[in-house]
Amino acid sequence: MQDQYHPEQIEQAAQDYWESRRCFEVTEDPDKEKFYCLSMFPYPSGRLHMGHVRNYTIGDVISRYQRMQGRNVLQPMGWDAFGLPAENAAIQNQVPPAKWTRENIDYMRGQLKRLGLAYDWQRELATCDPDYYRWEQWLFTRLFKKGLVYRKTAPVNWCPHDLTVLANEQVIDGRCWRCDTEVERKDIPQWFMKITDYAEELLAELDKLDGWPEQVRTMQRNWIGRSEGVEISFAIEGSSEALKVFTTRPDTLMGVTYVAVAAEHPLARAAADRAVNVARFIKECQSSGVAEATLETMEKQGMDTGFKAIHPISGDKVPVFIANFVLMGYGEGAVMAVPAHDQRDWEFARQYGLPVKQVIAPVSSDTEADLQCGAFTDKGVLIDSGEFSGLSSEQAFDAIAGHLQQLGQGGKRTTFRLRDWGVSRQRYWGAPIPIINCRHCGEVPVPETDLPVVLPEEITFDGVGSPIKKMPAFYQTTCPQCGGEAERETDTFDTFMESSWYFARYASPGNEGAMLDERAHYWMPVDQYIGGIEHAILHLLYARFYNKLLRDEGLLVNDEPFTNLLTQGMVLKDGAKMSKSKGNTVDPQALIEQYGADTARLFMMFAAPPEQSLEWSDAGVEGAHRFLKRLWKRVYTHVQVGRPPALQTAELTEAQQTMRRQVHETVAKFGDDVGRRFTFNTAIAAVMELLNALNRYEDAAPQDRAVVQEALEMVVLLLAPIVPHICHSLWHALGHAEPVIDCAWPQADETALSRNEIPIVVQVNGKLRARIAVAADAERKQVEETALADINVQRFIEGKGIVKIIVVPGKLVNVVVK
RNA sequence: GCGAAAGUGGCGGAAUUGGUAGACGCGCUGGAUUUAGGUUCCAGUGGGGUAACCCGUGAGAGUUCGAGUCUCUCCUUUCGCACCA
Repeated sequence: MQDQYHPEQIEQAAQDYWESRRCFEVTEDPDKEKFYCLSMFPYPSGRLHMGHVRNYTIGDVISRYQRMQGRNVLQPMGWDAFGLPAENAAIQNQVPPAKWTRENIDYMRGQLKRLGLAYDWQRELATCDPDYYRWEQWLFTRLFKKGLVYRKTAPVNWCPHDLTVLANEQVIDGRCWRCDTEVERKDIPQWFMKITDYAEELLAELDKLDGWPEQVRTMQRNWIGRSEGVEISFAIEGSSEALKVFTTRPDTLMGVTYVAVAAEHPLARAAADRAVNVARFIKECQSSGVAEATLETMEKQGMDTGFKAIHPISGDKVPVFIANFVLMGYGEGAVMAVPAHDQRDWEFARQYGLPVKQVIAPVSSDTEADLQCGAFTDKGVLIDSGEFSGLSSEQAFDAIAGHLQQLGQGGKRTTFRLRDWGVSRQRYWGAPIPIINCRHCGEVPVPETDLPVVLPEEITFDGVGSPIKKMPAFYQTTCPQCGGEAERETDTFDTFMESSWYFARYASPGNEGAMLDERAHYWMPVDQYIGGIEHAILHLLYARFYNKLLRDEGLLVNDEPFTNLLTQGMVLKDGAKMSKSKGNTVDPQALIEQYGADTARLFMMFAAPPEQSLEWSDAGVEGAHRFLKRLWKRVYTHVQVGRPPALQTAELTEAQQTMRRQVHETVAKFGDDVGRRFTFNTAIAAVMELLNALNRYEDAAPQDRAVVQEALEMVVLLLAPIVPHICHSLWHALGHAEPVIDCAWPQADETALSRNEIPIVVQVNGKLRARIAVAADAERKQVEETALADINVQRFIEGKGIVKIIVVPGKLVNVVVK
């Protein structure tokens, strides 16, 4: 046992110890500083993948580190259990989604336990559990009464062959993934949540989230997309309805040569009634999916409606086009086009032979706008713009907005790119939307006493449409208001609904009478959230929105859910993301069985910093395992000699002091790397260096052995969050009775860090020429003299004049010569 | 198309605030141990050159005493784009 490292034995023993003593179950303790560490919960797809192992190891290392800092650490785990893959599995394997999901959860829970993750399993939740989603339904009915949810028609991907709605993922190159039929856009009524009511706050509070990566904050800012512009009404010849457009460049208004509307715009429909070719074009525009990436990369196409719009200031008549790149969902579904000053308008104008009218000139007369090559999109000075000529773009913004307002044809307006959140899904495996449709009373929320609306789980699944849509026992009901015959909503919620508040529910486990209680006030907000960068926008924005909804319901007191965010990179193999479709996956189960959980954890933390992608390497795993074997061996060769005497720090030899200095430098660096920088890879590298030094270190004398004892204790304490099982065992081997998880995090001894001499590098004209040693308290002059006296430095400055000498204290001297 | 990142030896990566490029690990080469394979240990390992030195962080320019790091242009790759989670 002592000669050899047997991970399977020591890992089982450590896990039994933690579990039997309930080490990681926590309760609210007002006297202790809390730390809520959360990793994004997994979708129970069947087995853990390497991305999970990486994510959960990072979270566990942070949790265990914080525990050793003396904090009351909550680290929960649960299951994001609703979603499309369960339905696919149901079709393939003839197993109901509920059964498939729950079996996966049971299997994956076992895998997580085998990794030795310090979770409070008492708080485990699964979002498909009615006790969970009932509160989401409850909140939805509350928001309905507040006017924060509403129903409107919106487009979905529609397969005309299967007569079913498709997810974007199920549309491959514009075709249905199952029958290869070309997908169409179809408008159907759907429920929306008014996230736009919170757009200002969601945007403003990004500035306060200084614990988030700047990259994520920037992406959210751009996604919310606040822009200040002007709304303009164009009268339509022969129509009483004006055409409204929004622009951020009203200064270019006098350069408008046409306007464009979306295929779904009422004006487009009106044109279709008059001309068959327009109707045909609109149909073509709608024969694509709804994904924005698809729409934005399509070839720009348009067609003249025959309508004329009247310019609000000049009175000129300009053509109204239908364009496939104008989206009904944004703004008013119509844009004014200024080919001279917008690149897309310019290209469109070229294609359809529309005029290009320059109205903005560069500020500097040195440059000229070349409208043959492309649009001039910079701001500048207005020309050919009547009374506005000569104004700057900035002055013209206000002048034109004011003028339009006087005419009653527009005015300043702030818009957002962010759209309201469509939460309806035409799928089975999700939380039912708690609304009853009554012929007399309209949309009626399910009364609180009738919640939850339970999703029937004993169903047969044929894959064409949701089973509950064909189940009268589910949808036939009575109206809560008038008692008449009514039908339930058969759509279910977007699964982002469940993942938008689970973090708060972990802090109020088991409450059957309320969504959240005061325990959530103790734990929230999450101090550290960890998950994939792919969630940078959607999940993290919806969670922030939900947190504010819960706050405004009086259920939470914090404004933001996640104080600090760590976005982990992907796990790659052969340079590509590990995925079943690419066939380059490595099963963590096999890794753990062969090497143990500690090796898996160590490799994950050592191979790359957490925010970067991680390249899988079998050889790298071997290396991690070798290090643990060396560590095991080093501890046992030490303890087998017997207990060393107490360390006498005042009486150490120079060699002993040097060894001890490296120990404490490592303690300082490791603490900074793990606690502040999250660069676990460099922390581990420092400990590897220390262990290499310890292996070379002669430890014959008793005080040598005392130095080594201290060094090994430090190594075990430092590594305990990363490789907790081996450290649990080695800590006892080093003579300690208490478990290492209850130890305080080690601090570097300042006196051990002090040096008499400091190495300095000397450059001549920025090139390294010498290394010198100077006294730690040396004056600048003395450092310069020592540097100039160096023989190699002399060689390079000989016969040249010294221009200046730059001294970076404690680091470097640069002699500039000419 | 729009938005956000990344690019450093044979490979993963290090260089934290503009200050020693390549820490640490893998791989490779040589040696020791071993019947052998494996394990373990020791030494070496960016390129060129006998050496002194010179070159070197995707490409090109710029700022600076000094640039992997800052600025600009370009190239390549990855992620997200609202119904995958």
